[in-house]
Parts: sequence; C-alpha cells; structure tokens
Amino acid sequence: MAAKSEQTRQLVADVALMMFREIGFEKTTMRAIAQEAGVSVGNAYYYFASKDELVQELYVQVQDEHAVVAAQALEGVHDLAGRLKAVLHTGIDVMAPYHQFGADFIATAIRPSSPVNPFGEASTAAREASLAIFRSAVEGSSPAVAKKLRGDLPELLWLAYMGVALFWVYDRSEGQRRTRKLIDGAAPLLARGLSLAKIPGVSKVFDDVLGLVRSVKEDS
Amino acid sequence: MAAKSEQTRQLVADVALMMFREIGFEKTTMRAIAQEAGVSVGNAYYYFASKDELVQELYVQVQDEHAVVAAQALEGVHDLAGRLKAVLHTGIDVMAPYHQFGADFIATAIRPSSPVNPFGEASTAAREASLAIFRSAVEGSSPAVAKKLRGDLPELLWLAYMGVALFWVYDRSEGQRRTRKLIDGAAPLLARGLSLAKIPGVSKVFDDVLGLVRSVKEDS
DNA sequence: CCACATTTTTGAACATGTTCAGAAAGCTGG
DNA sequence: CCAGCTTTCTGAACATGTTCAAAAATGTGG
Repeated sequence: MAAKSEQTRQLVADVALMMFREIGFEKTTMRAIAQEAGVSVGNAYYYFASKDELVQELYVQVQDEHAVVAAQALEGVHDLAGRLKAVLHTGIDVMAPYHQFGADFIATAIRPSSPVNPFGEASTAAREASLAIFRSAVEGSSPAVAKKLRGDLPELLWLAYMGVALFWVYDRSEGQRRTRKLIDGAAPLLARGLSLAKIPGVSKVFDDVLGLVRSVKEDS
Repeated sequence: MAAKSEQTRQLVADVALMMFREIGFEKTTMRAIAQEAGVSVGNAYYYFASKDELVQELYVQVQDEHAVVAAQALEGVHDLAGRLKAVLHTGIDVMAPYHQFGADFIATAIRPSSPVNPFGEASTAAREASLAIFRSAVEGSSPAVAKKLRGDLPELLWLAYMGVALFWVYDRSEGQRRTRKLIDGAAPLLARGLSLAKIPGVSKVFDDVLGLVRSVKEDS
C-alpha cells in the first residue's frame, strides 16, 4: 500500500506550506518543518530533494486553484477586458495569502535551475495549465479577438501576467491596492489597443510585433 | 591614512568580482574569496556586510561602464530607434562577461530586501545613472519624441531594459544572439509605434496609458 | 615615548540547506 | 514463518553564509 508513503509526503508538504504562509520562507527551516511534522530532516529530503521543491509544491497548488477560480469568474463575462480582469484578479486572489512570501518565491523561481522556474521543464504542467486559462479567456471573448492575434495572444498575456505578479510582489500598498488598480486600468486599455489592429497604419505595426515575437521565440 | 583600509576593500572586491566572472556565484564562497585575497573571512565581512553587497559592487561597476560606453555609442546617432539600439546593445555588451552569473545575480537582485534590488534604496545612485542614459537617448533624438511622452518615456524604457536584461539571462543561444535580435527588432518597432501617437484614435490610447502609468506610480 | 582609543583583522562558533551510511519497517516468494 | 529485498526513515556530518569576542595594528593626545 502506497498510502502510508503518500501520507508522509502530504504531511511534510502541508506543514511546509502552512509554515511558508505563517512565518515566511527563511524562518521555515527544513529542521523546523521536520520537527513540526514529526519526522526526521532526512525523511523530508526523501520526498523533496530540496527546499525549492517544496516551493514548487506551493506553486502547483496555487496554479491549480487559480484555474478553478478563474473558470468560475469567467462565466457570463464576454468582453475581453472583463475576462482579462477576471483572470488577473483571481490570480492575485489565490496568491494573496502568500504575499509576504512572494519575494522569496520569485527569487527562487527566477533561477533557471530551479524546479519552480515557470519557464523550466519541471513546471511544464503548471505553465500549460496557466496558459490554458488565458487561452480560454481569449477564445471565449466576444467580440472576438482579431484572428491573426488569437494564436499568440494567450502566451503574451501570460507573460504580462508574470509581469503583474512581479509588480504585485513589490506592491506594498494596503491589500496590494495598486496592483488591483493596474489590472483595472490595463485590461480595458489592452482590449481597446487590440481593437485598433483594424486601422491600416496600426495594423502593420501589429504584424511586425507578431513577426518579431515569433522570430525571437523560434530562435534561429 | 585611509589608503590601507581602502586597499583591502578593493582587494576583496576585485577578487570577488573576478571569481564571480570566472567560476560563478555559488562556487565563489566567502571562504574562497578570503583565501584568494589573503585575508580572513571575518575581514571580508568587515568591508562587505554580506555576499550580496559584493554583488552590488559588481552591479554598480557594470552600470558605470554602461554609462560611459553608451554615451560614446550615442554620438552621431540621431533617430530614436538607433539611439535605443545603441543603449540596449551596449548594456548587453557590458554584462556579457557575466552571462553565466546572470541568473544568480537576478535572483539576488529581485529580492526587495537585497541591496542590489534595482528599485531599492541602496541602488538609487546606480538606477539614476541608468535612467539618465535613457533620458539622454530620448532627449537627444531627432525627430523629437512627442512632447507628452517625453517625460515618462525614459522611465518606461528603463523598465523595458530590465525586461531585456531578464530575457538575456535566459537566453541560451550562442552569444545571446536572440537578445540581439530582439533589440534590433524591437527598437525600430517601438520608435515607429510611438510615432503613431499622432493618429487621433491612437492618441487617446496613449493618453490613457500615460494616465494609468502615472496613477499607479503615485500610488494613491 | 607612553597610555589609551580606534580601526582593522582573526578564527572559532553558529544556523541552515543538503548528503549519506546505515537502521528500521514493510513486503514477498518459498 | 522466514530469508532476503525494497522502501522508508534516522541522525550525524558537511559546506556555506554569517556573527562575534577578542587579538593585533594603528592612531592620538600628552
């Protein structure tokens, strides 16, 4: 029965996440986690190869929750601006309990070698899930997004979301009010900006931007 | 005579920077720095309160060099796209020797508590210097940038530069070719995009973007 | 030149992430 | 039920960033 093993793993993860939330990243030492969970330090390492992997656990959990909450918030909202707001606000919502932890999280995540790195391999599943949210936000919107943008837009929005998350980490205003403001302001603006793609002079710029994005993405 | 003291400080800094460049951040242990410099570990800490402060030293040095090289590269270039390219390319140039170190540097820098954090207090001077480069790039360009953009543009470009630096860190292509490509593609595009500010329908969007930037920046 | 104060230097000690050899517990085919 | 194998678990040991009490070197007023 794998249940016992899984139980220990969960116990360690749960204790770790709770402590990250309650007392922050640095004070949550591996020894403290082990003690609180009633296992040895080595045992914690048997399930998680590093402290970073515990952070990864948190990342996955938060992303999962975001997917659920965002899908709910998208119901009945059809305009792109509203849908963007929904996805971004719920994103901030699920991260909220970890705000004080955010800086350490990002410092961990940004390391290419880290399992938590959102661009890295270990996070492929979580990233795909997150991307799917934005894809759904774009595809389900009406009036529809210009066809030529539809393919790349979700990925660009996800990238922008990473930027918003970064902003949020630094946002010391009460309840991260400024981030909320940024979202509320930027979402309609972006939606409006995209609708300009029709204007002849502007359309060319859009094409070039897309071309650049694609060429840089595919290396070559 | 303060010379002896300053000499030790410089020695430690020089050895540290050299080792960062040669063998990377993690392998450059405080003990190794001390040994290589022929001082005790405690002595290194007498001059630098933390390993992070040695990274800060590197940051300042690189920024200083960027200011010099960029000013040179700006001479005789008048169009905004060209000036942007000059500033960005020289930025990458001065960072180049530290590419493998980049990820660790950014992981360090991104922590709000870190002295290296580009938004933080300890980096005010370095940030101002860097901002000044972009201000000069914008102000010295002809045809001139639309007046209403001129004030905020340097700061936004600096922000974009942080983004480019981030991209560069992750860029594993040979000689960071992709980053160069991004710069070459994005600079003219941005310049052209800005020139659209004249078109009535687009102008409004620009105003709103500026309004948002200002309102978020000033908190409230 | 001396006594005292200040600056600089030292190295041992500490906390923390991580590793590892081996113990304990659980499982499996006979 | 047992011998051997695998999984799980333990705690000591290690490397590294950091701290600190005390020593050494330097500077200073008399």
